[in-house]
Amino acid sequence: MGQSSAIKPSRPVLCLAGPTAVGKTALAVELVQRLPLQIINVDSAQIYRGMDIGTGKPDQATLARAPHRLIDFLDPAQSYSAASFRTDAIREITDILQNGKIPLLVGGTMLYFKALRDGLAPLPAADPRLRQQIELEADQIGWAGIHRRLAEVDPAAAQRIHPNDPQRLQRALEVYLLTGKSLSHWHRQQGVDGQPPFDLHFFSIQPGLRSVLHEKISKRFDKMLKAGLLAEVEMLYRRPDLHAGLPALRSVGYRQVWQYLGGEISYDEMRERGIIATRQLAKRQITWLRSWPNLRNYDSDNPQLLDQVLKSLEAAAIVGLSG
RNA sequence: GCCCAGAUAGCUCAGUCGGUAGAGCAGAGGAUUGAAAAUCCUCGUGUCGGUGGUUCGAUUCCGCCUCUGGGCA
Repeated sequence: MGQSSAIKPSRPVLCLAGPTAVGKTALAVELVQRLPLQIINVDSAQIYRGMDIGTGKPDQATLARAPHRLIDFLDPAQSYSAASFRTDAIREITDILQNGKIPLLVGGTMLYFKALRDGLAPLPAADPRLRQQIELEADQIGWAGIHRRLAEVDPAAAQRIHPNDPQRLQRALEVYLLTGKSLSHWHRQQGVDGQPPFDLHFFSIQPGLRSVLHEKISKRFDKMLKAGLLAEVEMLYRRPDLHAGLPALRSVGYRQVWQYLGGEISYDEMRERGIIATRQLAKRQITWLRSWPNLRNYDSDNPQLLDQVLKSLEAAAIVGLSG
């Protein structure tokens, strides 16, 4: 965005973000049918195979009309990461540009967008065995104990990370144990050279009223239930290699249905909590968006939304008009 | 109709031996570097059902009324 230099050739990449349930996919499908675009998915749940209904993944017919990359390619037993996304996305973007098309990244996983835009520090990948070790230790001394331990090797990180935040404490200690240097040290190594040579153009769609979003969310969750969400999760539930602790199954909707299938909560509670979790997800996404630099936002409820976005893209000369 | 138990934050409830009240959830705001649809932080004034009485003072005690459960008829 702002870092375009005079010599850098124009390599436009469109990024469409927004909270869940506002119609990002629908808009993207319309755009891709009118402009020389190719879609890349930026949704950390839609990457998983066998998780279709609950992730709001476009159906087969839609995917045939508007092909998506980085969607539906990973087994739910696997975990993915912002770093993997960045690598994969750069590869796909480059490929699309080489074919003379413009990439359209669509999704609500804001950390992925950020990783693509700003790059990441040169950190080691997650180490499942070490993480398990740290968890065992946390069982003994508590996460507050892990926090104290982190404070000895990485005071800056310990100050930044709250003692109640197990995920970040674990990661910070993991990085230290893996590399012998602190997470903070590695963060300092991160330079601007990590930024990819693309012109990222961010725009978002958001509803004017929060209440409208909430209404859409509960309706959509009921629609998912009607469409067979229970059966979909049951299929995963039956697999002996899957469990509630996996990233895929901690995602909104799946977690609650999983608990229902395990007899932990009633059907009504499952529905209620699923809807609540979706609302809370949307809120976090909106928080990201509020401070996102150079973001053009459009009202998702405006009937002229498509025309507005098309005009805006033309005006910005982002897309060489051809159709 | 009678008896009993309730009526307190949007919801579920705690509490005040009489000095106008606080948890969980929801909601709002924020953080966010290999789990991110994750993980975490901050934010709690509401005719304490209505009305009379006792009292310096009532959400708290007493009477009546209304409503909601449950029981007996």
